[in-house]
Amino acid sequence: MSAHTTDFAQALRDAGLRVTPQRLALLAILMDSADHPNADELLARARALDDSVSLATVYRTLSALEEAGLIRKLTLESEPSRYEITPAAEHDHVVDIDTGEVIEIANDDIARLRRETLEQLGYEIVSQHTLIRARRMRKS
Amino acid sequence: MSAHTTDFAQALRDAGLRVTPQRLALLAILMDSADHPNADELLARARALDDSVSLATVYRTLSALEEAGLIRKLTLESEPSRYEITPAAEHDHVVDIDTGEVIEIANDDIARLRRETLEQLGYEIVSQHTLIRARRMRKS
DNA sequence: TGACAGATGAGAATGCGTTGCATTTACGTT
DNA sequence: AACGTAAATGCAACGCATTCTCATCTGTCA
Repeated sequence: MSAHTTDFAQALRDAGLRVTPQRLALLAILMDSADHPNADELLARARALDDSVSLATVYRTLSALEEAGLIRKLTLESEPSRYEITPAAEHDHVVDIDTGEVIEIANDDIARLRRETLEQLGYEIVSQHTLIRARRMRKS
Repeated sequence: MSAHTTDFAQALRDAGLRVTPQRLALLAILMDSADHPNADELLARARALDDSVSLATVYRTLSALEEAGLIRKLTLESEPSRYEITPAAEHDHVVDIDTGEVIEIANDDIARLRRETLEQLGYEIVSQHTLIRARRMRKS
């Protein structure tokens, strides 16, 4: 969309990271992945662009990008973590327990509410994430 | 408190599970653990009661108890899962990122709100859990 | 261009959790 | 009270996601 969202090289420099083809590839892949790929899937997709990428680098890059706040890691139950570009709008995730599909649901007010609650308890929220496991209902 | 909450043997039978000393030990330990122990900690505590308990049995028992709805598993980021007796009241968890301490925060209205939202999307919630990572603020 | 810290690839290592298998045990039935 | 059987257990081996080691390579900056 707007220019700043796609200038990966600059985003990396801003985060104090070197600009390498592997990192550019992973950022580009994450940027136009509507799903939430895991490390294996990212490796496969990255190798289509640059066939020398290793799994270790995928993990190292994901950690660095997460630390820089560029991406978000989703820790799931009983399956490898998934990753997404840090979303503009707060949202949580619903895992369809039958298909494994992950969908997003917006969540601003809840997130804000919780931030206020925690503040009164003397805590500053670093991250919050709701994981919902659900199954599709059939029409009643 | 009331009788039914401590009749572990009956709870196991109701769940279609055999009553074994290992399972009784684990249930008893979980019942009066104010913290949220992980598998290793449970093993250590269980061995104080019955020194023959094995780690495999801890995991197998935890799975069975979770399946039966007697306990809840907390999947955390970058550390072993923790477990708690299924709480009477819905609550989420705050992990203090400096101390590792886990505290609980009530959550009824948010949980209900989310249940309604998901229902409109055609989903029936099986479980929902919010994990908050936070740090203690010092007085400003 | 040269120097060098940071990044990478390959594979070994780690750690949480699971599984196969032989043995034991809970528990309904004689 | 002893029996039979499926379920449960302990132990060790295993599986899998993630991290680490280390030798080599490469961005970046002077």
